[in-house]
Amino acid sequence: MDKKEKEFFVQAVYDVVRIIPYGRVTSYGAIAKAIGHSNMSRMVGRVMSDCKACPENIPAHRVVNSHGKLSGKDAFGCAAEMQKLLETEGVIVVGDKIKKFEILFWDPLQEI
DNA sequence: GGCGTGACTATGG
DNA sequence: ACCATAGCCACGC
Repeated sequence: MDKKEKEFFVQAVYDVVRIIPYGRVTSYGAIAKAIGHSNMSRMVGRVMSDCKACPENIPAHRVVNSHGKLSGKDAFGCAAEMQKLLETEGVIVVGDKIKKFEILFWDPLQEI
């Protein structure tokens, strides 16, 4: 069991999420791919839910699935919290989905 | 080690 | 646009 590998993965996820620009969003799969694990999209989601203590420096609300849907909003304590945070940043959300997702999408690979 | 579950993704009807 | 399938991997029982 390589705990270090697991920790490295987790830290890599945090590092990427932390550099997501204000008012922009990305997907679990994009993050997974950016850190060299294109098939670990589910793990990225797991990492986010595990970070319950979600420090403010980790804007997990800017991470949605490939369809621009807020699949993890229920993990923010209050279901409306995630959407609220996004709208505060100017991101329009309707029916749990982000409007202009293709425009607001931010690809980590472009920064790395 | 099997089995179900999940903040996932891609594809096809 | 919605639902079903299949592939994916880690975690808990």
